[in-house]
Amino acid sequence: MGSNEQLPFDPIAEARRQWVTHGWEASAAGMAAVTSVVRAHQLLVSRVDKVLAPYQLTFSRFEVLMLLSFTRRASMAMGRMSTRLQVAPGSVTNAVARLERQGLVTRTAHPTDGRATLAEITPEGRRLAFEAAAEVNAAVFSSLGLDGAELAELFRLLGKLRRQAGDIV
Amino acid sequence: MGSNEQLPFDPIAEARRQWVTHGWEASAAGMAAVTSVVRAHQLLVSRVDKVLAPYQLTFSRFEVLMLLSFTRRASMAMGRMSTRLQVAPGSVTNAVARLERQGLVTRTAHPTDGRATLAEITPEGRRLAFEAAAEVNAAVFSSLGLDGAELAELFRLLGKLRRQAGDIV
DNA sequence: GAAGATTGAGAGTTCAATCTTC
DNA sequence: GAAGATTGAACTCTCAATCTTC
Repeated sequence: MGSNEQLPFDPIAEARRQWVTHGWEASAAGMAAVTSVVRAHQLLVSRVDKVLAPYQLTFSRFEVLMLLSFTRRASMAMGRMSTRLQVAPGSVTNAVARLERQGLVTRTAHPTDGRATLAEITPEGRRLAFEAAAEVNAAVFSSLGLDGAELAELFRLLGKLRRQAGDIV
Repeated sequence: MGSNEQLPFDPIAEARRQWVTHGWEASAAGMAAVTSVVRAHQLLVSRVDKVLAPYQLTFSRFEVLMLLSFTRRASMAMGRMSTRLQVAPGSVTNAVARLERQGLVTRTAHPTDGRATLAEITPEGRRLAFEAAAEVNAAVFSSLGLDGAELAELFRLLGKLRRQAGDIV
């Protein structure tokens, strides 16, 4: 997760100062916000991955598994997973291929559309998914150090950001 | 940047609903916040990378270049860059190697410590850095769709998150 | 011709191992 | 022995190209 050394100051606050110094005060707050998102992402994914490592899972594959475990028929077309997880089709292919090798998912042909492939979670995959989810919930999601109001506000602000980027309708 | 299809609903809000349905309401808000950070990261990095593509730069290399352009002597030891940018030493080596091939940075031996390597920005690197920064500021940092108060709050919340994760003192 | 999925190329990341120098 | 840097292995991601099926 990057260098472990502890700096006596926040590198992002320092970068913002530099931005202002160079006459870019109009974008300094935006730069600091974006850089904070990048860094928070790095920290959070790292924490989740550490929790999932004993299960031989990564955040990406965990997301695939959870998505499948939530579907009524325990299966979903690859393309739909790509849309729902908002990642490139190749990423889903890769994740599902690995999960299949681990015996947590199987791939079957779509019953009516010969072009499509269905990914289906196995009983073992379902078992592992819920076990891992409980751990991730306890170790990360429910212990972020922000209270309910703060989490809601963070979700709202990032939602607005995503909306502005055309991500959500 | 992942699948381009527009869903009629927010996949993250949907995931949160599923979390609650499965009895995990205590971690639902945290899960939604973390997933939002992941998605926002993906969108923002993609936007910045698009702006930087004409300059043959990526966000990672851009950050290296900006850091060097801010230093008094226009140079910095590899290890220090790793700490400041908060990425693994190998990432810095990789980025600097590419920047060197592009003629934007040069590597020289540390004057007093034989183990260390100094990266120094070239005049061309400096020129490009500022030109690219102006574009990124205009196209991304100053047009995130959040007002000043919202950006400040986002920065504060992510700062608290980073602090809780032991990232900042 | 378009849609769904896969594959390969190119970038970036981290961690562990290695080499050199302190 | 520890610190600084590099290298290689293993992952993930995206995009473009390709193949099959609609």
